Amino acid sequence: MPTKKKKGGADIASFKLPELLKGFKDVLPEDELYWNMVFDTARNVSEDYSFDRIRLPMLEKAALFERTVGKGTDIVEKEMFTFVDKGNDRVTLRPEMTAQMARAYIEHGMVNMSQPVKLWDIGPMFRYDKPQAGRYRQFHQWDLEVIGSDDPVIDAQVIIMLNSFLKRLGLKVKFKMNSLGTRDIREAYVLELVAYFKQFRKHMSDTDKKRLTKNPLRLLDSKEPEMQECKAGAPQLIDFLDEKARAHFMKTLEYLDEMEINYELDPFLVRGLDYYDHTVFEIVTADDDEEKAQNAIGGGGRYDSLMPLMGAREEVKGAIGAAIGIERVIIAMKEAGIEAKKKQNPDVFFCQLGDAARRKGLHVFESFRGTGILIAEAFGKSSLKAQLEMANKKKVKIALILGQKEVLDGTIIIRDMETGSQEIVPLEKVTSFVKKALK
RNA sequence: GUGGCUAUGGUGAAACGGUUAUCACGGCGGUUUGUGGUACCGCUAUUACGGGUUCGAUUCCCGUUAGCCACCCCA
Repeated sequence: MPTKKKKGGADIASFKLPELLKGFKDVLPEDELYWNMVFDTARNVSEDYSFDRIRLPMLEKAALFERTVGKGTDIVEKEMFTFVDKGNDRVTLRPEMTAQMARAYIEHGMVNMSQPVKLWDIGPMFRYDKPQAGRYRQFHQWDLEVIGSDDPVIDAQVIIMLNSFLKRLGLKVKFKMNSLGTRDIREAYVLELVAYFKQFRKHMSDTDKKRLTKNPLRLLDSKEPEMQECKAGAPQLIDFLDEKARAHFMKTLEYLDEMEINYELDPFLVRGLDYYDHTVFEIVTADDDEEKAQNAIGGGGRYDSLMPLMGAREEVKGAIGAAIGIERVIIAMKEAGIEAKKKQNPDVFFCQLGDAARRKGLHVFESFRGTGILIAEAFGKSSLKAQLEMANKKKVKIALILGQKEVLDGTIIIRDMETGSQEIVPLEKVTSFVKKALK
């Protein structure tokens, strides 16, 4: 913790400098260009595919996530920011958006809208994790949900859409695909899986042993070196799919082939939230051969059985959703050497000398509003030298100089910053003269 | 929650255990107060915190805290 001792302060021996909460980040102005670009692209893509914006709150009843994400999951078990508010409600800062989307759909009777309902939102999520590269306690997601259809073409469309988004940002990505079937299928499969893995029990790490009893599916995800061999011989969920589930998955993949989406099957892909059925996927950057730690920049899947579980009417056929991690997208962009569009440079810099000029100058500065000319200033500085220095640093084409003399004469100096030549023009016509000079 | 590494100014770095902790960049101010890009000058750090070893600690040791990285999990 950075501490500073106050110079010569007899009373205060030391005091703590203010600092960020662990795992939280300020997005500094230097990164704003990236954030803008990603947010703008997310909005544009959402609109291109006729998704409607919904703005969800950051706080919900804790039970919403506990029920949907799953009691046994890490997210619920140890990563939620849950607390009791003044009204004695247990509330949670959202760790993800899907549950909220489903809640909003049901609560606002969206079953009465034309189906499927396509919604999007973007904003901060909270997970009480140990911070690490690309992982923060507050992070941002762009979230898409399509509720009210179980057609595999929807699965494909969501993926096509994500692909389009990432392509627009200049990223090359790969989709890892798998199908988790239905709840019944998974139950049957897990029995086999546990039976298979039990023979390797002695060689397993403690975490893997825990997984064997608690969440056997996650064993497939294990990165322990000894597990890789065992995994290779493990029964695969794909082989347990019934005809319907298999057809759904195959159809989805067909559409992806049709659109030449870069994907690969990953029979070991299982996701850390309980509500998924059928199609699940994760997005990784394509040129990464090595499995890096936090390489997933997004993911999602279908959650048909969640809707009735939450109380949706039977006619709600199914739903699928996806989320992209904004921070990870930006990290990937930087790694790929993609530069964000530069902010527009100001064309003009306004300099003032003396109090009268400063007062008049406030008006002059305002007169540029709506002209389309970007003008910068440094009213806080008084020496002309310092102001021109700044004008130079900002790389403006022309500087305006208003001094005592000019105020009295009703004129202003237009200085060409490249050639150094100056022109004295009437103050009332300054904007039109500047417009001319910029041509 | 488990493990590894690191901690010097706004930033990046330097300093065999021995003077007022060095350099660069940035920032602010100045070079007789009305003219930029160059130059010069000044200011910009009780070396994360606490303790120990020592005549002497930025340097060695311990603890705390924080950061980074990996596991777990995920975005």
